[in-house]
Amino acid sequence: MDVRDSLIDSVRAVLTRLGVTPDPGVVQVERPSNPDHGDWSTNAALATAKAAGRNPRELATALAGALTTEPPPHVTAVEVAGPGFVNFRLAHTWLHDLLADVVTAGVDGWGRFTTGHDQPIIVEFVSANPTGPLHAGHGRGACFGDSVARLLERCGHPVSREFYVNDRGAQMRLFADSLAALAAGADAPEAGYHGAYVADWATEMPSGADPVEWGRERALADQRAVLESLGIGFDAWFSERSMVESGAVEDTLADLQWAGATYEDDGALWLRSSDHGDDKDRVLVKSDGEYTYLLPDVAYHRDKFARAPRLVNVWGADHHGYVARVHAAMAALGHQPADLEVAITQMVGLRRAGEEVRLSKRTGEMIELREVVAEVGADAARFTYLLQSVDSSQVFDLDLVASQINENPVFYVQYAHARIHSIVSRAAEVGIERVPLAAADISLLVHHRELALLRTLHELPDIVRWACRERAPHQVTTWVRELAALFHGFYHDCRVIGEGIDDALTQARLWLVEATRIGLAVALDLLGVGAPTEMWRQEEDDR
RNA sequence: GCCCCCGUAGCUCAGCCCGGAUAGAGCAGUGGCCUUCUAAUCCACCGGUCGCAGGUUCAAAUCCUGCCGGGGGCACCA
Repeated sequence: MDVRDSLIDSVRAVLTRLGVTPDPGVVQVERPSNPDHGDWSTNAALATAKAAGRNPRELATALAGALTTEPPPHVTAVEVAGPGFVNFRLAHTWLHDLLADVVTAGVDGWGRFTTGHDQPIIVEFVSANPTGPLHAGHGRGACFGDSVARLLERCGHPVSREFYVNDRGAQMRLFADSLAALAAGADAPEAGYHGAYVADWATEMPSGADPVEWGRERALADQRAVLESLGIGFDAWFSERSMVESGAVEDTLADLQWAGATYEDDGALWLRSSDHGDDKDRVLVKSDGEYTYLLPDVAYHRDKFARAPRLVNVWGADHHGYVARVHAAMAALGHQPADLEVAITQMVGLRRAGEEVRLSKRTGEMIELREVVAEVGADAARFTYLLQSVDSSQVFDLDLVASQINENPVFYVQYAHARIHSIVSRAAEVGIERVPLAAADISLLVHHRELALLRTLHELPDIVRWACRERAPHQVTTWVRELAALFHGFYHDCRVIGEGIDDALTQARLWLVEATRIGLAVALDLLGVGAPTEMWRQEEDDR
């Protein structure tokens, strides 16, 4: 049993005996940030005193007294502090037990949960129009969506990653017209696409090709390639056009009409989205008979709900206003809007040579995602996109992220992993073989660096669960930076192999290093970032 | 005008779910550590009215209200 749970159980049992019955969840046991406050601490007395009509400090004293008489596992001392905290001091054995748990679970099992209960989830992300390359802004949604999917998988959900392809309608037509015009030596239409890539692609297009078909494939191939370079793949590229062809769009419309959720006005067909929380009603079929973007998208969500009970969409901040109408449409179709979760990623700005780079489709002045990956590398790109909460807008500094200097956190973390491999290689070189865990004396690990590593490794399962629930991969990034920092400190102060290092200590440390490797590997995998076994700094140019 | 996100150290950001005991990290700045498993490392110092004002509470960066900044959105575009 996890230490925290055993402490909570003990505290609850004692409180009950003292005549205080705590509500479920009110007894919290946490690791204080200040080591003076013990290894673990509970605010149980503070949290329950009021309801029980007792003085917190007095209740805490009674609690501590009882826990001292019958200490929970590993506990060596119980103290009352401050307004009524009860602090526990534990023998290092709790951390030594933890090490065994980590290495037994391994990369596959440590921080893995079955809490998802095999409930399928469809994560839709990127879903850019097939009218051009992905730009730097798409990178954030792509890395975020994929990492959220990885977190969900680790928590026991079967996940389908999906990309909605908006391959028909006005934008698609404009794109095809632009390609055709340029291929014919003319100018792209005023309202068409003017990026440099359009001209390039137009020269590639074989004469006689259908610009819609060819353009769609060209754009998709381009998008797919850059996503693959980031290690991001999709289970489905869901075509809007296919739903028109299959009749799914018409079926959806019929369902909405059947539900009484539509009406005609000004020659258009409207959705009564304001009945379900939207600001106003929205057009489904324009007066010219053409569908709006909304209707096929509703059809797509209807299809997704037929395949999974829970949906996660990752949308850019510029689509925020669209959330209410899709939720309304789902409600009209009889679904729980809350089962369609929309994660909004705030904007990404680029900086290069210290200058802010504007991302503008208008002027065609945009930095493609491909350029970002080429300049900084896939690992650095992913790590950087996942460095902070997607609730905050981000400035992506290309020069900084491309640099192999210590300001760049991705190398710092990867280097920790590489160093571990280097220790393992060293052990092999000098003929040291790691003995089985049961044969190693883990109790030799008492250095504060060693203990700090173990304490932090203990947090990973909580981090994974929390990051998954909150759809917040940056929590993993924050945690892994911390673990890497602790490892570098350990590496500096605690030699694993060498003169004067006792064989038994070497063995214990080899196991600690293995546990750390597991933590780094799990976290980096959740982020989709590689865990290199060696890294060599590029030599500076001469002169 | 309405809706959403953000406002924490010089800079970039964690922490806010679920209120607690001196508010954390990286970078920048200053000063230290390499004959030993890769110094892309490590250590110390410096640095903060947690946007502002109220409220709730024994206790507020954290919860509530209002305001002020910054960003995004409010189409028969997508």
